[in-house]
Amino acid sequence: MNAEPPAKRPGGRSARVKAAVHQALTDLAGERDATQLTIPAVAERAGVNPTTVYRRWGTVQALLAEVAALHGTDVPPSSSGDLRTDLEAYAIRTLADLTRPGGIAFFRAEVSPDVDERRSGLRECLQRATAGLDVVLEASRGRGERPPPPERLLDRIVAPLYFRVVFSVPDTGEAYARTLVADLFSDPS
Amino acid sequence: MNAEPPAKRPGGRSARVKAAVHQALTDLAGERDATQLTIPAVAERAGVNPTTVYRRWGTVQALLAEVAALHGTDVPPSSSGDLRTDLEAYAIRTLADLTRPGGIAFFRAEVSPDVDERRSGLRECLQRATAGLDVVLEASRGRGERPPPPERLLDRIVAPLYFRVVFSVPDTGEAYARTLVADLFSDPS
DNA sequence: CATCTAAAGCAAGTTGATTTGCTTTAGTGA
DNA sequence: TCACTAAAGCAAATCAACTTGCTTTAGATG
Repeated sequence: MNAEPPAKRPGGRSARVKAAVHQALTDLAGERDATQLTIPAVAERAGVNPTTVYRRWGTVQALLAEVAALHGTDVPPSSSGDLRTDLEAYAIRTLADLTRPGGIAFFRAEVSPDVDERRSGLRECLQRATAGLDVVLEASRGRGERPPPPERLLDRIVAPLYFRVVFSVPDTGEAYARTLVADLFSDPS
Repeated sequence: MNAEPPAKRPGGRSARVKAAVHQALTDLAGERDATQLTIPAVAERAGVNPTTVYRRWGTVQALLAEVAALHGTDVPPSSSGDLRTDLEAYAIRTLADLTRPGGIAFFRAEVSPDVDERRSGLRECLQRATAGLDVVLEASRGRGERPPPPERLLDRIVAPLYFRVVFSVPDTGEAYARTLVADLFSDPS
């Protein structure tokens, strides 16, 4: 979460505004529901003029997209040398991401835009979600192993996590995340 | 899709209005994006005064919820006598439901409401999604079999379908739905 | 330090959804 | 057939997000 020093010149005014707005958005996404996540609200919380936000970002969606894109840029691969361990860590990290205060809001932001933008936005969102997975798989391949294809991992790990978080299914925690990986490894196909 | 005779007195005026509004909503959900799915728009399409819609339903969400709740009331179980066949049919039906013109809009409607309502709305939505599954499992049990628990089927069949539809993953068709069921059956755990 | 400029702030406007008070109409029941 | 009532229609007012033209300011450049 590098909200403080985000851009080129850390001290510039725009940089400060940007940071304040990002922070305000993140906060509000966690506390308010989606319909109240409006530009005036974000601007007020950030102590910034609404016009500024309108001119720089235009829509709440764009803002959410930008913040989402920034988020997770700092996660280090941290490969443990064991595929299963890496996958468990990945699953747990993904789950934590989704269940953090405003986590779902960012997901929603990608699902809601109009059809034109949805394609690209979703692709990007999926890309980000998969990025950590690719690192894990690449490391595995580097070890000379033949890990499962990414689509399989999406189906077996990522999809169930998203589904259960979105539908607030009880008992969706670390233990469950581990179970998903375990099931995968006990499965010969 | 029983849009024509929905309520107690089929000929009543309110019943007619209700049907028209439901139909209009379904149509618009299919053609327009979410941000343009507004009460005035629905009212105009239905040939009804916006005020009426405001007073009867209040919000687009409530309307979507009502229509979603009605939808699928008419699906007959149609058990084939074989679990795998039934599950394939269920998976394909679910996929069709999700990919039909406005399918995602209804899903979104459940995910977006404010936190208070979300719980109950989602529970209901999940219930509906699972209803068909329960029928299939019940039939299986009636045959003296021991089918997998429902959570497992959610993880292995429903979740991947939702995920891939939401993220517009290519090649998400009947063949894929069948693959999900096949994977499940080739898996001993 | 003087100047230049991109971005922020401000103050009206504009737009479109939502509300409200009242009238009209279509079904119901005596 | 004639009141009676719940819901629909209408018109005007409200409210909030968004836009726009202009001014101000902070940081960059010489």
